[in-house]
Amino acid sequence: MSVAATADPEVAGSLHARILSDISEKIMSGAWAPGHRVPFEHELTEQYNCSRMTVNKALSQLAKAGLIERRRRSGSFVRRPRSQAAVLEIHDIRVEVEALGLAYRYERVARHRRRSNGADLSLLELGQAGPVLTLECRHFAGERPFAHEQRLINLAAVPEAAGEEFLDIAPGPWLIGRVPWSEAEHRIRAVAADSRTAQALDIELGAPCLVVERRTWGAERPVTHVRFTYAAESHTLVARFRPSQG
Amino acid sequence: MSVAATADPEVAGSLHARILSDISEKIMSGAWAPGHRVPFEHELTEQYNCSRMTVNKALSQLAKAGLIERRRRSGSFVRRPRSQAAVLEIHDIRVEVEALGLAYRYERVARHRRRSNGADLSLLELGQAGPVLTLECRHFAGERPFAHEQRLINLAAVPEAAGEEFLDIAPGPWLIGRVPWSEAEHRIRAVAADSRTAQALDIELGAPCLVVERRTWGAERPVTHVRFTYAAESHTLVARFRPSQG
DNA sequence: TGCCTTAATATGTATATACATAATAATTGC
DNA sequence: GCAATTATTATGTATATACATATTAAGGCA
Repeated sequence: MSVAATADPEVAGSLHARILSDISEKIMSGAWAPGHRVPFEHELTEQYNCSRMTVNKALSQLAKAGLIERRRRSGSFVRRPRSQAAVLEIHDIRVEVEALGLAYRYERVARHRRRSNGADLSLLELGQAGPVLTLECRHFAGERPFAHEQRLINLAAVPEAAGEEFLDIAPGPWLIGRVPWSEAEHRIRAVAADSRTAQALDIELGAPCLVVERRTWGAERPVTHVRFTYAAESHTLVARFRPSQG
Repeated sequence: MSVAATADPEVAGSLHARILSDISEKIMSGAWAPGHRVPFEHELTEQYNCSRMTVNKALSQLAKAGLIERRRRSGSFVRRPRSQAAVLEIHDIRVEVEALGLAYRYERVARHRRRSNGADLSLLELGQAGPVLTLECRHFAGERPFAHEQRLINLAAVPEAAGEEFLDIAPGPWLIGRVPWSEAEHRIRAVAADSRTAQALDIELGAPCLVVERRTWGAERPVTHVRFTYAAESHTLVARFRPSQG
């Protein structure tokens, strides 16, 4: 979550929010360099004329956000940032397309229900074989293909998917409606379009493409593996780093 | 920050941490779907046999982490996840190369100090012209070029860079030592290698490459713009989504 | 001067209490 | 039955107090 104070009517002006904001501003502006000792809690209670618990609340939040580190008896110190962690927002493809001011269209290319094989087990990180659904889809921006989707759904985790044709709804939003709080790992790389991809995206064989592979876990088991392929010129991912994130 | 309880000796077993962990587990497992009302604070005080402030502390953290939303008089409700926000960790290239079990080597290709032009103003989002430093570098993994770096440093923000040759130290780690808490925006896409890139990375003209462009801000002004280009087969970015992040 | 013991201190966690406030529910009057 | 008013209630924020505990500083002694 963001620690930076915003014009949020809910917390604007509350004392602990002011303390939190003042201190994070000093850190992020460089006024307090890594290693600098933040004033002791009792010093801050005098400075802000408040209780120790109010100061403690603000400092605890800064610690959780990763800006400071707290050491008993020693005090609180500005941290050196860990590896920069940029937040990459993953949107439903429809949202991405419509943000470009284009009309979105979805097309199911193929759908097969079968038993998982060795490659599937590897993609989904499954321990044992079971029923899976494979889907191949295209997402259009205006008249142009925008993304090629190749997906594997673990039917043990989402049995309902067996009864869904995915003719009119893309699997991504359908799944997020059923497994809303899931974990995911994304792998992002560049590839040269193979013949299948070239045909699906209407680009030249060997053209550069951006590939985002995502594996998703629901309640302790894998739900889906999906590979999105975008033509190089049609997609840029944006990730932002704000140092207040954990 | 992560809300999920870990085997952290610092907080393991503390009551508010247990409450936080229990509730986030129910949400992430799907036991409590979006829209579900979390028990009222007074109900949780009875359930955990503790004070309202302890419960409030845990619920406030869950709210800040984005898992629940709090409404006065109404209660707390499980939220539908916003767009999934995957955390993309950006490491120093040396760390990436060494994680591959390869030897890292850095080479400065070119360095120029000059006044910013129109393209620079655009890249750095500067309002007015000033002195800049341009750098072209290569990063090697073993004997192979791993990344091609083209950088622009705003000397108004980091005047010290004017006195640094960057012969033995890459600009990235040098800058993070001086502007530790900065904000950044990354743009990730696929491109076909142009002649400069092909030569720098020792790949074929037109080969697919992964490009990560990063613009960094220090204290309210831009610090640097950098474009890293990686050969397609040498680099995969990994981003992880854990729903406890804001 | 160095080591051991004791005292002091800053943070960690929790509870009790208080008041504020937004929102919901109940009551009253027409 | 509906609107206005009042009461109730759940969260928001803060303070006071207490005890726990890890770490640092001070003192004594050999």
